[in-house]
Amino acid sequence: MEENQINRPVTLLDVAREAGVSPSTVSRILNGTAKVSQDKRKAVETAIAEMHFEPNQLAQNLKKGCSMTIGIVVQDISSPFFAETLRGIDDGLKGSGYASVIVSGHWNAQEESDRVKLLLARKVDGIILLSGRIEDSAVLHFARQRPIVATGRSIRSDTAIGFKLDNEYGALLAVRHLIDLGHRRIAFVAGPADNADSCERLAGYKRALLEANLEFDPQLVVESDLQEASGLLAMNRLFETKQQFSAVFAINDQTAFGVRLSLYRKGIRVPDDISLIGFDDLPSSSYTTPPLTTIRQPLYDTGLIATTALLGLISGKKIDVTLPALELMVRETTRLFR
Amino acid sequence: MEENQINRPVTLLDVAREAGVSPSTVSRILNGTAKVSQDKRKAVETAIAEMHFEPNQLAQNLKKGCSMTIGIVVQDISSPFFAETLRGIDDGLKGSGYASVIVSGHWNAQEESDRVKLLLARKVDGIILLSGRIEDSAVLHFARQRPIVATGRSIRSDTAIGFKLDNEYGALLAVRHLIDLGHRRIAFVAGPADNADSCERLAGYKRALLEANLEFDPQLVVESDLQEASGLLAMNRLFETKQQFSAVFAINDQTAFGVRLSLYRKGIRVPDDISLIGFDDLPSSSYTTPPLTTIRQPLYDTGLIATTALLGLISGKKIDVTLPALELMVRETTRLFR
DNA sequence: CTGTTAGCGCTTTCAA
DNA sequence: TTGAAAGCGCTAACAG
Repeated sequence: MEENQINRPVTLLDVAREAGVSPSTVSRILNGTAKVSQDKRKAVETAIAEMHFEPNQLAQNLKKGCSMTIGIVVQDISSPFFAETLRGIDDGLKGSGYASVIVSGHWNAQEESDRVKLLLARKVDGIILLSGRIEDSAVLHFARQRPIVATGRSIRSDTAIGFKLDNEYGALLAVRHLIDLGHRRIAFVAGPADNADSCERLAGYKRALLEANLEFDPQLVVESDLQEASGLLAMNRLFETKQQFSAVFAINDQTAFGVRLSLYRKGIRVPDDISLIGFDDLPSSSYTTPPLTTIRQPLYDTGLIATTALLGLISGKKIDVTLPALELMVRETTRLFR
Repeated sequence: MEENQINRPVTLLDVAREAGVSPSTVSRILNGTAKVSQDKRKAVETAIAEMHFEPNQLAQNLKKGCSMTIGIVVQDISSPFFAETLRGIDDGLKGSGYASVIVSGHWNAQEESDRVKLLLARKVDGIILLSGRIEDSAVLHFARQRPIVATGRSIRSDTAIGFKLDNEYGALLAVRHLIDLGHRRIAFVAGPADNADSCERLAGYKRALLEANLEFDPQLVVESDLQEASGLLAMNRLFETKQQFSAVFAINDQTAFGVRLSLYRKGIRVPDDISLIGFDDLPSSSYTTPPLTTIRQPLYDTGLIATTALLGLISGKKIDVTLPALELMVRETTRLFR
């Protein structure tokens, strides 16, 4: 009965002809750009409905010079860490008319930079860069073409906003909590040495130790790659060194899950024998056994706020961003020493 | 020093002028459409490099009538279930020149349909529909505008491919495993009654019971909404009914995590007191304590295969899809009864 | 091998 | 209030 779409798509010109008006009139009605008389309006609206006309966004975009699309660069599309932030972005975009194209940098500076260029070539109207390894200067450079909001960096220009959480403070909170519980020998499962977050959290770990007049023992620090598997392996390595410790601070929740499994495999109870604390507060961290004590990062809010900021930047507003603070979530993997 | 981009973007025409050739020549070099003499090629390439020219994709798209973009409809952008599939899609798209815009239907037929229309208006070249609630007929209808590959449905037309996993068989595998271990009273934490996957898995559960001459007891079936929280609640409700059972089959892994926590809270050991099996095999399921026995769904492969199929459809090929089969992953949450 | 010439479908002056 | 006309930046016949 309908379905002219199956052939040549209906264009604005078709509608104009059908309604007996000029293309400009149809356009005006579509965009509410100018007043149009009642009868013409009616005729056009009828034609649009009958012909199932949908304006071709590609053409609109070319003409208007914007694509109503923003680019998102994540590092790992399947990571729960980014997933929460993406949800925030998704909500932030709701009702804005913008769609998002998500690309993945895979924690590789070169790939990341290529992806950004790709987004730029697609004429996205703005970019959200979640973490990543490219230099701040490169971000600033790209931002001269399109506004960029970045997480995990402190940059600022007319067209770029970066914000980062206070990793050192978060780590301080975590380790302080352990110390308050009476732990003295606290292991730290760190991230890669070249990871900025990891370095800052290590600094927080050290600061907490210092505060409590505890000595920093590099033997208690092992490295992981932020994934479960490597958390498990790191923990195993630590055990091989025969170090004594009563608590573990893991660089992030996923690593903590790996640590947890390593402990389980060895028959070590959590928190009875060893206390464990993570960092991030992933949605699943409330459902581990036992539920994980951790430092809550406002993942969702980060996405939401980044989006608001970017939309602001795009419309040329002056933007201020403030993020909710990091927060200690005491659950059930930590307890008093002894 | 450079940065003419900051002003008006460089166009193909600028390059042509700079290189002293016609725009078509530049276009030909860009697209490799025809042979171009060495000297002109060199001149153009130099100009492109010097001027930092990037072709405007919007214009290319309008001209070519395709957007080099595919649309992905997920139901929940932050769900680990979709995340794995998205990773498969991402890999499937690698090197194809296509980018993807991801939208979320939130398990709501209306919203889903709106999102599809939005993608269509954006002239995506194809759509991947992951699960969802819109009618098959609606999918087929949309597929007349653009090719669609859908998961969780059995549809097929010239421009639409749907494939679904054998949920009943998967559930059969799960429950048979439990029965083989000697369990006789097996609880089933189902999904919403209107969820097709859930109904099919219930059928598999019943079939396994029947095979073993075990009676189906509706009292042993409780409902959840596929999330951790509701798995926990469902389990709590089941305990209130004082039913006896030695094993639980959860509709999916996330629900199983909730069940696991409920059990932990009650001091019930897994698998010593009660065996637990899930469905999906999320990446995190290998890292729960103990690691979850479950039915492995080829999540990543689903994404990869769907993408290959869609790309095939777009290029007008005849496509056949075969998915890896469901598989029982015996880990550590199930053991012999008693 | 290369340039000229029309557009892709829409928006937006500019005049009327 | 409305229409004619001129593009947005690129590609693809069609000649030459």
